[in-house]
Amino acid sequence: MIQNTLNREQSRQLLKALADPIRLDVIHALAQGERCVCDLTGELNLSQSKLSFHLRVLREAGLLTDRQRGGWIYYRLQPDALAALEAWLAELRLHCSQSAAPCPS
Amino acid sequence: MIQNTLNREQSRQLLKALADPIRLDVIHALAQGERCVCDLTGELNLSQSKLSFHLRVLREAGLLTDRQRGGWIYYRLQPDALAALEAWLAELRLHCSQSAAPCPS
DNA sequence: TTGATCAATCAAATTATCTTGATCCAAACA
DNA sequence: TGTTTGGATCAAGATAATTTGATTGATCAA
Repeated sequence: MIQNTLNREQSRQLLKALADPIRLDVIHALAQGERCVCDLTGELNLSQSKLSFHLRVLREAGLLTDRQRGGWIYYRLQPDALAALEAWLAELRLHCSQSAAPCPS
Repeated sequence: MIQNTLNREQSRQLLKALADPIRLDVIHALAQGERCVCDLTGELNLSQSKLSFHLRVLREAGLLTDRQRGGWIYYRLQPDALAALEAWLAELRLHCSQSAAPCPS
């Protein structure tokens, strides 16, 4: 997620990845800092494959990055992706308050 | 959407409502200003009940407000909801860059 | 090597969401 | 009134996403 103005498809992917209760739990856990997968399973009370599935969704959306250190894998939030989404939202509200012309037009 | 710090459930509902291609089309259309439902149908090339379904999802999430004017109904974006989501995202990235302690801990 | 552990992946079953077409309701106007 | 029109709603079917349990690959220690 390099550029700071997202296109429709990019924002949709970020939003869809975020729009799930389990993935929000993951996001909130990682908002406190990087975490090992081995810790997250217990912390969030998730089965291994379930956690792995959701981590993948978040990673493929560009919201997380991972690093391997020996046998363990650590995930962290990608602040750029969050910032890009913020910028996208900010743009939306710039002109939204203009009233419509009365119908039929 | 009055307060500016969303809880987990509120943010999830906003995100889920946004995470759909048709609803993003609606959002983008309304980002230019208020619009009548009668115009949106043609503008977005949607069936009446399909548009109505998605408008309802967005409205119930707090992202849109509607007003009735005679027989026509106008929708507009609720900038507060967008701002609240921005603030929620901004909080997430405050401390996310802290590295994890090596495992096993 | 061998065995044990962490994590990713896969296919099948489940669950959630969306679409469609019909129906209903309220406002506008003859 | 009766009729027309804009828009919401409903039930059924279609589509998409998630969960589960089993399997696999990789790393580490003995």
